[in-house]
Amino acid sequence: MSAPRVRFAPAPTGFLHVGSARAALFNWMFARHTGGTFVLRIEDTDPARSRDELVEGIERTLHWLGLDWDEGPYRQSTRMHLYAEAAARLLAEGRAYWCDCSREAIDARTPPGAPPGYDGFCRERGLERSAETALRLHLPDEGETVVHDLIRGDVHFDHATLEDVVIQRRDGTPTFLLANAVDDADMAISHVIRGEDLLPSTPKVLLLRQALGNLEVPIFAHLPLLVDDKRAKLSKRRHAIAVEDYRDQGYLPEALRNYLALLGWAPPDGREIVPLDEMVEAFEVEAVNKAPAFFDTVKLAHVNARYLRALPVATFVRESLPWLMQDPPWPPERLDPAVFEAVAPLVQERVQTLGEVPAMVDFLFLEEPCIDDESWAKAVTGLPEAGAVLDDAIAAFESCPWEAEAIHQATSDVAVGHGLKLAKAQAPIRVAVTGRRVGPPLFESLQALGRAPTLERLRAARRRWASEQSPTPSP
RNA sequence: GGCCCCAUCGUCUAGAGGCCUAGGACACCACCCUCUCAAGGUGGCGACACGGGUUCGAAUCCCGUUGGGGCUGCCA
Repeated sequence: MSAPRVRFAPAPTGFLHVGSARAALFNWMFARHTGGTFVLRIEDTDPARSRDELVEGIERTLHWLGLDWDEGPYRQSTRMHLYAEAAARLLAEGRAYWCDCSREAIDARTPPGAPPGYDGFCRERGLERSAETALRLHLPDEGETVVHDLIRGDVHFDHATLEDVVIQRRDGTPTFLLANAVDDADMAISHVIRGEDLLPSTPKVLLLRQALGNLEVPIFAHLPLLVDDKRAKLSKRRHAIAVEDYRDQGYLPEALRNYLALLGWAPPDGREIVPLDEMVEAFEVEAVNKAPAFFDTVKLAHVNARYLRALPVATFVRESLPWLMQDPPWPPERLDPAVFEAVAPLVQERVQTLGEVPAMVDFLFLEEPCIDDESWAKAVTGLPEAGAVLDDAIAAFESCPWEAEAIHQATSDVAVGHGLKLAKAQAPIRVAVTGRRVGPPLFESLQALGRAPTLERLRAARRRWASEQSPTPSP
């Protein structure tokens, strides 16, 4: 048997749906695993979707995900003559006919309670082509078509339940069924791997191919759908479903790719974080699950965090920089890459996405820390010794060596002096300097910030504390 | 309504008749570690939808029920 040929055939919509991305990934893994050919085909028969930038967007996003293709992108918009020729042949051979029924007319003919759908009204009317007619394929009324599916087994469709479908619109453009059937045959696609939502249309494509005289029948693999928390197909309305959305939130392509591979399939040995080449080696379409999978962003975030932590620090720094430079909450010129580098290893194991990086280090670049009210109340107002702790810290920090270990020691001494645990004593200092109760390790943070800014912030906090202690004088 | 698909912890899954007192991961809870938060470690909670078969034996095979989903466009 010759090497498999598979294709990813998206319609350009301006973004890449995560479900499509997964279909692309599975096709790609299948091709790479089998030594087959991965074809990219853009289904842009609809003129409104045939814009160059939309196609380029798909290419860019696939590349971002690390998926490359061996052929294409073919664009259906440049192959319209093939579909027109096929339609003409079907018409000439009496396998298709013109129909001028509107949706309303079809519905009006449907008796109450009867299943809706086209009834073959125009089959024998002998209509000519006009501005009012679309071309329908005459499907058989008897018999059945069997779809051979590597994931679902053989699926049988009774021809009596199939309606004659439109294959060419009034304006002469082909519907996806026609373009799809023609191209898969023309491009010698051997395995069609796509979403399960396309399963019901499969017998029609097969019948169409047969009418066109294609004797080859591709093998199918219908992937389980990606669903939301309510088990419904992911919709654009309610979810972030564009691959680009995740990219913009600071997800790593290898993490998203790895997570996507986990939906409907499981790498061997129960491992979940698996390098691409090992995925490719282990991938088998037959092993793909049948049940729909919930696209769980919580787990995606975990996978991303794992990849983030595994990055060499220098790479993490490089990847973080764009997030630190774009719309920062601090004056842009205050960003000091060297300062960020100093704390980067500490930040790296505390974020799940690159998008979280700025908030974790904002205190280093802000003129003044943005003090969180709740943190202040808990760590400063709520600690009777807060004022004294700040005083002692100021005194100690003025002279101690400006190095994390020494700052740590000095702070421990302050804590001991007040009979406090270090955890308690460091809290007001942390809030005074960083504005929050949580963040990267304090002493390394102070070292990176520098002695002068640290003292300044501590004194400011001390003043605020004092003003809150004395009752505000009434006018 | 019709056609089609699906059904293991909350979620993603392992499981292809005895290895299952059903394994792992995420999430959650507790403890340990600890300057906060993470990370890490340990432990815990937690599932074979239901009913019939087949079989010495069923999460695994068959049938039915129930539940969920998809399709039913001159979108793809």
